[in-house]
Amino acid sequence: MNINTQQQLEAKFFKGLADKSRLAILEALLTGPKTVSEIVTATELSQPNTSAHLTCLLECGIVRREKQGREVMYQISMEEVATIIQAARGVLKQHSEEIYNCTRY
Amino acid sequence: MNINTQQQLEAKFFKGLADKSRLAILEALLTGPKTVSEIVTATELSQPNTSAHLTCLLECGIVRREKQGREVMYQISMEEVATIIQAARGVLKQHSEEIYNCTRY
DNA sequence: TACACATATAACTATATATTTATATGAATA
DNA sequence: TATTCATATAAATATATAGTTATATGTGTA
Repeated sequence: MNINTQQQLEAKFFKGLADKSRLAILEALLTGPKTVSEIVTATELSQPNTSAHLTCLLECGIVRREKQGREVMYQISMEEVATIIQAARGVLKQHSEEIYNCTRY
Repeated sequence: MNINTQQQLEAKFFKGLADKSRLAILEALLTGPKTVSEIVTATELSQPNTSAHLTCLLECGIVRREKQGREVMYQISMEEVATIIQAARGVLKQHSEEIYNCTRY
């Protein structure tokens, strides 16, 4: 595996976190496992949109799921994610203004 | 600042890292300050593309720059970035296969 | 001053991604 | 079994972002 592929994988991992809707979902899951409905309520995203993002997070291993009757429980499966989100919050304490003003993305 | 804005800022921060070209640039800068030309050489990106990404990273406070004659030196200004990239590498040790197979983004 | 060099920007194109609306699937229950 | 509930998926649209080519800007130097 060359260095370029390694960087593509790293980029892909960060993309999992680089979306406000997915972060809202992950934040909801930081307090513990939740069903899709509970996540929909917590995040105020539409059900299909929530579902799509969850599938996305599932595929790249950030969350895992478990069927329980007709409900599906999701939970964070990558412990490091909590740490990394915390680190980002630390960065925002210092740099929120620059990031706020950044117009590129 | 409501929680939604906070999450948008977090997402914006992660977007800085969620691109293979920007990660290549940051990796080049992890070993120390470099001019744009040096970064172009190290990353094999085109000069205008490199410049655009650098402006992007500059705007959101991840790097800073300093003019030196007709050259411009860039360096990482957010120490936490190195730590966060390291954390991502740790995650990849466990989850590279899932992330590799993830087709959503 | 004219030219060469380093970097930035603009216009354009291509592509990736998020979101919505509508619908399918599968499980519980009346 | 028909219906309702929970979730997933598909199709369509909208938007955001990356990358290229061409050019502008500013600085050093012949």
